Amino acid sequence: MLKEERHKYILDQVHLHHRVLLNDLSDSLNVSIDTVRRDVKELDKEMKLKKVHGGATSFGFMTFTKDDGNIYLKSKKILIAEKTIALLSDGQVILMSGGTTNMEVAKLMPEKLELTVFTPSLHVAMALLDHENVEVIFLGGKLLHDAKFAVGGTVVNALSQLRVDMCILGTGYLDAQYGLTEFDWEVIQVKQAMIRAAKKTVILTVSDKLHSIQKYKTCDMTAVHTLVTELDPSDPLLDAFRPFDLVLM
Amino acid sequence: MLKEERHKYILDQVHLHHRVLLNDLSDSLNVSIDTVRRDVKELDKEMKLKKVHGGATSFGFMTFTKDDGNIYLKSKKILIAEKTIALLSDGQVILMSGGTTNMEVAKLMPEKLELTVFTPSLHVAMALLDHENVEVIFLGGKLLHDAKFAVGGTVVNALSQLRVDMCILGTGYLDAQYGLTEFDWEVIQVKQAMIRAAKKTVILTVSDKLHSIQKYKTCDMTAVHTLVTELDPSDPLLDAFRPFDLVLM
DNA sequence: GCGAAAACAGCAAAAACTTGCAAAAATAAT
DNA sequence: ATTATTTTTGCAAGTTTTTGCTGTTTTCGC
Repeated sequence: MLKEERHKYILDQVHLHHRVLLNDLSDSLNVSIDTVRRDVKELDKEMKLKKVHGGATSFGFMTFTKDDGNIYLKSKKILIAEKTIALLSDGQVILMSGGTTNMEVAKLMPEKLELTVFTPSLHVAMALLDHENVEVIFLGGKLLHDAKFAVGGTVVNALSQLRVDMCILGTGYLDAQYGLTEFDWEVIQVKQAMIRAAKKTVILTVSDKLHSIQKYKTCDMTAVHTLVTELDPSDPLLDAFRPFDLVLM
Repeated sequence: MLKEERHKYILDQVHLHHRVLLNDLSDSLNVSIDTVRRDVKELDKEMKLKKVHGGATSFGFMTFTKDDGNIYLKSKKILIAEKTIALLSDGQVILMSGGTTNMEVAKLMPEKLELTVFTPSLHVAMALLDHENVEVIFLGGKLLHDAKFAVGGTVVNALSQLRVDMCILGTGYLDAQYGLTEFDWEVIQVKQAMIRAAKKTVILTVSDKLHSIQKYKTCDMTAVHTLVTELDPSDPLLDAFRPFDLVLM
């Protein structure tokens, strides 16, 4: 394995998890701890990361921003958000789930766009409230501590009384065969209700999550109308999804 | 676990709750109390927080001396929040409105207190979600852009189906004669519904807002069970409220 | 004041870091 | 193709840092 490859891997890990342990790196790269130590020392000297006792951290680590410091991943999400926003138009009533990709959509939304947005996500609601022309309606219910997302009968019930133009579902795990999956049963219930309440279902996902499967199933690919990734629509990575009757963006 | 991670966690906790106990930190970080002690000592030396007997506080937390309006007002609110928290006990189901004083209550809530809290305030909900033992249920509805507060029929309707132990109303404007008043009609509707849904109504207000009146009326003083201010209950400024059948704190 | 809780100091084991060095690999030169 | 040179890598010995534990001293609430 080339040194350059190791360096890239290390930086990816640091950006993804905000921190790495030298032991883990040595383990997954199949090189001695000394080599990893030297690699990290170099990257530290190049100011690409911060070396600390026992491992390394990303630079933004100590800041209190909610963003993950992964600039690669972030720029992918911004790409996706921009494509998604192109689907929106004045006067629409839409549903938005949670997740970091949807957060980017909420943040990047044009100031003059007039929308009505229903959402069960605290963070998305908060971000949308910065836009004067967006009417935000929170779908109340029991909040999940980690995801800051409302779940339960109240949410599902409120959704059953809606018929909106579009439903934008962030992340989740996607596979052409198994469809959309999640690891939280309560979240599934809400997302299914969101899909039922919308005329069109738009899925946002970074290509990393294509072909990954979780425990519980939200819906089949047939329920999806539009799939937005950061890739070019003609990318071969998306071939598996072409048989379905959906728009790739 | 990396030392830097512990430091970040500690600082997050301090900023979030204004103070932390070394015991709690040692517990949630799964390290000995000595390690936490050393961590806090370092952070104190770096002026990132203030070490105190048994724990640490954020800077500005105990600065009652500063006559700079803001900090002074803030510590008044912290005083009120502490008195309010003394009213709470495990297993209670309560309602909390929005406002900065209620935010302090949410932040300073003891980590082990087991509560169920209904709230139409985004900020309060967010702050409460950091407490593992608090179940947070958001009262969904149309969100006000400035107050980040849910209003409208959905909220009032959901409240009409509740019967909770206590309702904690932040600020508002208070006058012995005219009772509780507000400047936003939609907020009134929600607060009235909150009062109806609770067995006891607790009003939090800094003494500056006593004897001030706004356009719309939420309720009479007779509907109030407890009035919490930063003043000593025997303070003559509170004399006007003594004729009513309420507890002064 | 008194007793309990917290802070401190010193110590020892474990983990992590440094340094020097030699083998291995890659690159350059003949 | 072979040799020489440089770089990279792994190892071992020694040093430093970290961490939990032991008493002892200090602090705080009553």
